[in-house]
Amino acid sequence: MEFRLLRYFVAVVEERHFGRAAARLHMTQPPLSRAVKQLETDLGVVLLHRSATGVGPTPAGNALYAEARTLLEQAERARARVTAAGGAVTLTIGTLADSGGETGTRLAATFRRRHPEVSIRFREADFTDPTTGLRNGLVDVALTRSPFDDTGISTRELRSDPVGVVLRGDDRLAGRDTLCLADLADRPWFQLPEGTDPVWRTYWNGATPVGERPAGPVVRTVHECMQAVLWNGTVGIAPLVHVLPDGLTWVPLTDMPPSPLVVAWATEHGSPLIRSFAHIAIDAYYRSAHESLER
Amino acid sequence: MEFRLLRYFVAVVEERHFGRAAARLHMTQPPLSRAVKQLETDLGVVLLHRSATGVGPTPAGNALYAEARTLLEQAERARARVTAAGGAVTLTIGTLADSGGETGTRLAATFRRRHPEVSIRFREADFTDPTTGLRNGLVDVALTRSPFDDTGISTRELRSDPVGVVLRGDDRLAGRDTLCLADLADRPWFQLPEGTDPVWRTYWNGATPVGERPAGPVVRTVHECMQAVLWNGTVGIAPLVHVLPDGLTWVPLTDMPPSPLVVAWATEHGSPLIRSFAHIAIDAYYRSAHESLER
DNA sequence: AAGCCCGATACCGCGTTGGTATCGTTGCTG
DNA sequence: CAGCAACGATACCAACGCGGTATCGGGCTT
Repeated sequence: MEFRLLRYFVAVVEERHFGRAAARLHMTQPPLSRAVKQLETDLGVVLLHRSATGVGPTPAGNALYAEARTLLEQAERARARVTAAGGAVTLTIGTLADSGGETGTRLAATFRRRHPEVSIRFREADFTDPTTGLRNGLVDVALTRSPFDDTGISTRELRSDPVGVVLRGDDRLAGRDTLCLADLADRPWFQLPEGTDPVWRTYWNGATPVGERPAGPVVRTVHECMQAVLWNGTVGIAPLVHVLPDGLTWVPLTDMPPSPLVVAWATEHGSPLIRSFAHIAIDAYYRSAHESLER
Repeated sequence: MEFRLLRYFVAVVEERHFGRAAARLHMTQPPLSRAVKQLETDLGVVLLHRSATGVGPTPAGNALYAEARTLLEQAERARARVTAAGGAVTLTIGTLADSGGETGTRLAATFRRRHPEVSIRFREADFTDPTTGLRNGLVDVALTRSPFDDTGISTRELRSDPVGVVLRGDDRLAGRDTLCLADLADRPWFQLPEGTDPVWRTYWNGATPVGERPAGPVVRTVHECMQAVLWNGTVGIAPLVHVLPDGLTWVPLTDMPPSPLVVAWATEHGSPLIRSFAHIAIDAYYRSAHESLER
């Protein structure tokens, strides 16, 4: 029973779908199937019941899910305590699903040049937590999206991305330059579960077409949303997408407010290193805006 | 940060010696060195300060040691809860260092033939806990040695092993057929730390030659004791040793009471499976005694 | 009945793990 | 002080495990 397998299992349970879980873990589905089976044989217990529509946890699977969550979190805290005890200087950057993951690595590179002694770690958070762990100290600085409940959190806007939908190339709407929410009223849609940040939730659930509840199944994460696009031919809402698999197109939505990418940190924990990272981030976008002006 | 590395690190810290830790982990020293270094680079912290005489934890190492201990124990409990929730039938056999480990596998083989649906796990306990985890439920049935405080624990004696010392072949005492404790009065000796089962502790510390405190460094575990033999040319006390590396001999001690190998279980948890294992164990020794009579 | 989506399986290349052999360094000892 | 012995580190190697691609079998859907 290794942490790797626990991480995998948690992802599968949360996504209720091997393929989506694999996407979330940045891997493919077959090794994930094998890993879960390995965990099952190791424990001598069936953890998931598989069906053609997806997977669900057995009672033992539910038990392991709870245990694994606490174990993984405790491990993360343990790591933080140990590195602190060792006087190691670490900056943990939280990203939202993979929104900002690409920019995160880019900013981290320049940060590393400026502070070679600091080791950098990434933590990719669920789409249900826009703070990516700022509030409970799992993350020092976050690259996330507004708006969310920012009491006690300082944010600086880096850029503002238009929100659009991802469509298969053969979709009847794929040729359009722009779309509005009403065009998509009959499609499966994604909706955040209860208990998430209310500001955040109303913003994204406000994306539900024509004020109605989603017509299709409720989709919970951006990963899932992306995968819904990839495999169901249905739509997903997403900010500007950088790399898009073949056969997919991205079409902006005219009636969704743009989604700002921000750098955020817990105000009371604002250390020089965090300030430095924030400045690097802002400078990068200031300069890029500047350069784009010069061009 | 995987459980494997945490287990390794804990062993090294407890043994304060890479070689002994490797022996305890049933592996060799170089991969262990590498694994610890891997953990250090992963955390970005120096965990141990190395010297020619051994190793010791840094502050960060101490922090990680505490964290790792709790994480590993929680993982063990989590496993137990999950398998219980899944209705899996598991028998966990505790062994004492590797006393009875070899007999344990032998008995487990026949047990598995009789109960194919039961999955068997081993847990090798520190020499400081003669119950190998019976009291806190980590183990269902133990192969251990008497005497220890057996309130609430049922035991059945399997066989009684003479206690002797392991010597290098070139030791001046290696040729002797028997030895007594006085012959070894000036050697490093092993002694159990405070806090261990008092009955158990007085038994083994009673092995201290001529009633004196040990002349040499205090050695804490059987592994360490065995390794002291292997690498220091000093003596270790040990029950009958089955496989002995080349160049070593085992000489019985005349003035140590024999050490009984017993099968033990928590009386209140005595399930049919545990009884079955105990019977298999007793039968095996009854038959082997019987066969040896016939020969 | 056909098509599709999902998880399972087969197979493969590569990285990691654990092994053996050996080295450099450091205390100890005669 | 020189020799030695013990410790951890390093070099190198074989084998296994992990993640990848390609494909299959089996339920739902239409």
